[in-house]
Amino acid sequence: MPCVSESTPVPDARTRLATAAVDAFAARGFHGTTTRDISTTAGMSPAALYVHHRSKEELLFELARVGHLRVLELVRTSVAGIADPVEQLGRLVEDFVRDHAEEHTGARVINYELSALTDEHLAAIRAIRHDIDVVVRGVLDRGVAAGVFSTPDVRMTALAILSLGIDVARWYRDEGRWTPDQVAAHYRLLALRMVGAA
Amino acid sequence: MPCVSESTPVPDARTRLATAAVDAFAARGFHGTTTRDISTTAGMSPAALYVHHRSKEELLFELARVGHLRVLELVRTSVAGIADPVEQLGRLVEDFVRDHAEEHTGARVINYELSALTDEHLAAIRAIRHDIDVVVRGVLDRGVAAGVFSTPDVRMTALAILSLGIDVARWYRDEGRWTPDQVAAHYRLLALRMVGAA
DNA sequence: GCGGGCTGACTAAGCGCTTGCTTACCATGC
DNA sequence: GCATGGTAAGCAAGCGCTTAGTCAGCCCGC
Repeated sequence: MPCVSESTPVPDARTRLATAAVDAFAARGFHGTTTRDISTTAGMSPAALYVHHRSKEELLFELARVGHLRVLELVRTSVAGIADPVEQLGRLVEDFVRDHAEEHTGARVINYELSALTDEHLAAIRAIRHDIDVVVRGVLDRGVAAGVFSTPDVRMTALAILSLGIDVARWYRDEGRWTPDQVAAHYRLLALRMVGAA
Repeated sequence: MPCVSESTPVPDARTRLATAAVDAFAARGFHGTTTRDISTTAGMSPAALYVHHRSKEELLFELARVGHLRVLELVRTSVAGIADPVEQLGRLVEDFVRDHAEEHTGARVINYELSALTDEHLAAIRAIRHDIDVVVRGVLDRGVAAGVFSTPDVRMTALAILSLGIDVARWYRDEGRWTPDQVAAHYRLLALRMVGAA
């Protein structure tokens, strides 16, 4: 069993590097962040970064990969075990938006720093993003087929709903006007209205 | 009288620098762009940039300032001379979204590179963004007062509508599935539905 | 005693920006 | 018509510094 201390234990080096990198990339961008920023924030020498990652770009890729897989899992879980498309879309938007507000730091990195990736790594990320898109389109398709949604273009509406959620990561601030739950609830209504289901 | 040639004349140095900077900042980000990238693309030596701008950051600020003022003017023009809030919101969203699709390169810079600005310059940009926000909130307020819009939170809905339009700049591609006009028309419907007016 | 985690010292390359100077242009005086 | 003086734009070179990444060796848990 790992250390069970009363105060928060110091995470292992890999985790500390990941946390420091996410914070730095979100605040200053990939190119605005130095490897020294990351390693010293993680409490290590500059060279230690290269014990765990082959390059700064690979570190970004790892963060983006894990982050995207987490979101894909999130949206799949949101709609699982629900039959009604209205409830499916409501839950999906609520969970997606709440997550982008709560995790806006990480979400900023995985949505706005992708252009720093190599072509191969970018392609891998795009594949996961496509899978996320497929989940949303599936919900809309079923809603249209069931006659509870109406929209002139399912693809664009799916894109707009995801887009609305992603942009939460850009503007949301912890010390702001609303809690993640409040934003999530409001956006649920907006999304359902967008498909004519509210 | 300036040169009136048949083929497109070479723009003056300032304009060429601005164009090169927008393209480079949009593609690689502020910190990922070197002053040599910009000046050589503009057909000049590295030093020439400093004839026209005090620093790379001031060049970004100038681009952001002009770009934001253009958008503010755009939204004010959209709603001017219209009485009906429904038509006002429809026009505003259409114009705002079409512009963010057509000018997605410039829009990317002025929405996603602001963190590279100094505190003073960022504050100046935020002031313009506030003015844009006020225009949208005004339309929603009048629609709610007239009983043609319904929403639990005017502020958040105004933010969401702007957010939807801004994010177009992130995902829109020239060689993509839709023209700017098609996106604009669809988003007009989405926005009107969001306020319960369609 | 040994292997992975880590460091201090290092390099080659690249960065923003400056310097010293040249060129193109234009108004003015005669 | 044309020399004169002034100005702004531009360039080649390069300064001072920072960058991502390397490497020989040390430390410590097993």
